[in-house]
Amino acid sequence: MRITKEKKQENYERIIATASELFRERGFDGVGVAELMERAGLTHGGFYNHFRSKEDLIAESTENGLSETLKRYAGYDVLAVMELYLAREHRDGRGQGCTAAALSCDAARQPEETKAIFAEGIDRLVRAIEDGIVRHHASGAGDRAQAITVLAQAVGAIVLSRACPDDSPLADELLDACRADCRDAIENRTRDNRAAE
Amino acid sequence: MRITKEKKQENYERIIATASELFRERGFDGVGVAELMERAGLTHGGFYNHFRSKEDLIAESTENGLSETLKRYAGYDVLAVMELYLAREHRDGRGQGCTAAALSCDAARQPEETKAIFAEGIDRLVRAIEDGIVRHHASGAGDRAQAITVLAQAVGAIVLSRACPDDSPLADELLDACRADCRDAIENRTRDNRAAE
DNA sequence: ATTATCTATAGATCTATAGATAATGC
DNA sequence: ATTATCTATAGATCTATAGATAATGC
Repeated sequence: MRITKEKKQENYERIIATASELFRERGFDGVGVAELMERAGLTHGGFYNHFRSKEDLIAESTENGLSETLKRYAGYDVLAVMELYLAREHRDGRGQGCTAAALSCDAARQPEETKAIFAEGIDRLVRAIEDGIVRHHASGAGDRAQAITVLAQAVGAIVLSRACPDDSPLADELLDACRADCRDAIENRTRDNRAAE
Repeated sequence: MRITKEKKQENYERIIATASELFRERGFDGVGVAELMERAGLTHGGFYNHFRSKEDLIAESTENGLSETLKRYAGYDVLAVMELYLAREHRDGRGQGCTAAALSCDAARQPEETKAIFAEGIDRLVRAIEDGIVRHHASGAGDRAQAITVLAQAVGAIVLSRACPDDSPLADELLDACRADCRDAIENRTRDNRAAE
């Protein structure tokens, strides 16, 4: 029951998309090839027509996940991005959310090649936030250092918030405090810039 | 070859300490009971004299790891704490470092009881940082919201930095930008406070 | 008598491969 | 003829348990 090239490509993409979501929810070690393929509507053995190993899949699905994450946040005012990012919906929707927040602890334990893909994704996120800061100020130069601190704080807030139980007040407190602080940091920087001009 | 109660307690503590380190390095799913026990100098089967299940061990070793982490950072000026926390040595020594930074992504996938232990540990860390801020300002009231934002940023910086390859300039850039920003935030707050007084 | 450890193993799961099947694409 | 999928399985690993051993602690 051989299929067309187009259909094979579709299957490949479905495997990647399914893996990307399952990995974010359960980690790289929490998902087996058999279950992944079943979820993608294929059989276990077919996996190896698309990937040489699970490690290959991890690298490719991570790249895909980081790209999807970037797409969601690129092109907006930094405060709009942070409003979305530090929301309860994002925290509670791990499988659909930011790949950096869902899998960076796991990425630290992967081979160097996978970490290189991760670093590239983080760098793109930093540049997207830098653009978002410029967009907010409606003025000149970017501030890469501030973009880094905004991203680190947002990722830290989500990661810590997710480690708390469902009904934990601390989980919400983390998001709220960081959302307010980010707003402050961006607005004060605006004021400083205006004062300097 | 039965042993004394004291020796059993020692064995128990060695299992916990070994697990705490291995889990931080490889995640909860990355360490098996057999290897853990071998590293602790005992045999596989003996594990179940100390714990009902691996899940029990995860909960207990997480509690232990968070306590150890807290002990290391409690009682200092917040800037001294952040100097230690956002250091390359801390990033590169996952097994000995902050449990919240090493395992919060993994904790998000654990049962509610384990997450409750994690939340308690995070809350204690927040209060320790709040104390560190008071210590720095050498004055009155704490600022819990600021303590939360400082912790979130620091955890985010370490987690993202660890996801980068060994030679990545971005890995160091993340630590440096966040260290500088933390210093700014604390110092400015000092200035604001003085201006307001 | 109790119990902490050990050996041995059950039973489940995991990654990866071998060989059969059947439709594509030359 | 090639190849994407399928079935079946090898071989490794994982958690957990059963039963034997031998020293403690009553």
